[in-house]
Amino acid sequence: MATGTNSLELVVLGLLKEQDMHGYELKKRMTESLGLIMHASWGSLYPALARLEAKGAVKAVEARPAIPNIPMTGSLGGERAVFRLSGEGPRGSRNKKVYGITDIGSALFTAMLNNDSEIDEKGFAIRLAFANHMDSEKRLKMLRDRRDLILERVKSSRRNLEKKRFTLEPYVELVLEHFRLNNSSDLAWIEELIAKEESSMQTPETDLMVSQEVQDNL
Amino acid sequence: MATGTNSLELVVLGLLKEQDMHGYELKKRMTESLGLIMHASWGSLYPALARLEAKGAVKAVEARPAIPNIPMTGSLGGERAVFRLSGEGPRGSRNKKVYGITDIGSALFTAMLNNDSEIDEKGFAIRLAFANHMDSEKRLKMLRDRRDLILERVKSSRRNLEKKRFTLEPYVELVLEHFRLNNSSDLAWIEELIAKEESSMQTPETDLMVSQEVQDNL
DNA sequence: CGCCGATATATCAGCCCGATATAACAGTTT
DNA sequence: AAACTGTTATATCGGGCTGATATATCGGCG
Repeated sequence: MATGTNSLELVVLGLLKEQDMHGYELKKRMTESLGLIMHASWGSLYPALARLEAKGAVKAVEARPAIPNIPMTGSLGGERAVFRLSGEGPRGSRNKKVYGITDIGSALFTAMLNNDSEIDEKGFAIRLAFANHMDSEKRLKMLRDRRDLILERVKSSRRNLEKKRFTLEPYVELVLEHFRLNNSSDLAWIEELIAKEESSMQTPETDLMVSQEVQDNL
Repeated sequence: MATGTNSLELVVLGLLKEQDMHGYELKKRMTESLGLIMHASWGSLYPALARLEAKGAVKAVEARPAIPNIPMTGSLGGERAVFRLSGEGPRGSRNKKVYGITDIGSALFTAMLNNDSEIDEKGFAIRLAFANHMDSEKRLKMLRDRRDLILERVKSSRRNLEKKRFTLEPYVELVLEHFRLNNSSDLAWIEELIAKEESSMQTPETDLMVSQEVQDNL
């Protein structure tokens, strides 16, 4: 069960690797920096945090108020604090639950990042976004797998449409054409990344590898 | 509840508008013609059909064996048929449940297609794929809404990154750059579609509308 | 002081995905 | 004819995601 890597958990761990944060901050940070790529809803983020906590991958750490937070209104603050902290982990003044990544979490992050079974568009983009935490061998494999998958998808679509035993609605052709272009663009981009990766991986016995590539292309 | 339009139900209705089909055929047809755009799993398709049936949007019609299916092995076929048809709608020889669209379903299809609350990438692509069933006014509105949404998204992302109070992981920038390019490409495509739509909508009093457009752009 | 918007956490129904189970049938092999 | 392999066909389940909603605190502003 749960064969594939959970993208959201991967992102949470990746962000917590940089610094401790609470849920709200995580979402803000996510949409600010990765907003074009992915988007988390409350209904997915908090359960994800709960899951990670249950696994021991993250844990609630002490409150970290951005500004010292000087209410100092006598005993009132204390009362609230007691009420709020009833039987839970440490929280901040505003009932914040600040999470930190554990060693287990770091290990899980690496494992998820290197898990090949991920295939969909979003999962690929997210893994690539954190690809500096992979070694270049894995990175290359991921890129090639993605390239092969897109190629296969496009070929399969073309095959199906050539032996078209049905009439396509006029606008369908329009949309398909655009998606095909997008795929080509993605493909070119990935090929470029592969090339860069290969050239930056040059080792002493480069000649053998190059000749291998040439042979493959004949 | 269920404010947004269910893309899968929309597609099912759209395909059933062309001809009666059973579930397996629907999925095959979907991946064959729309495979680049969307993808349905068994765990979503059959419940969707059940929902549509419950709403009265589709109903099981008589079996429609592609080839007359001549078992004719005496009473055996009859026995199986009796066993299989226990208390259900009409089915074909191989326990097929062939669905047809009803008047309610046709109305629902139109309503879903013209429902503006849809916003995500996939939903847009699918509605556009069936856009020949919309009148050109609605089509135009959908295209413009989509354009505005992408524009807003890109601007928002740029705004967030300019006041970057955080350090981006190196590969994140790479991915973001590509997504920005994709957005530009999508935008150009949509603008093109809008232009085409506008020019093919020319009516007697065109001059007024054109001058309106010009005014807007000043 | 009260109001409002931003901060902060949580839950729920409904839906989707991936996996799995079950079985009839078709074609080929043995 | 039995045994196999692959395709056709329907269905269900756990776990995860979305969009909506509820609740409450806090900072600032008039």
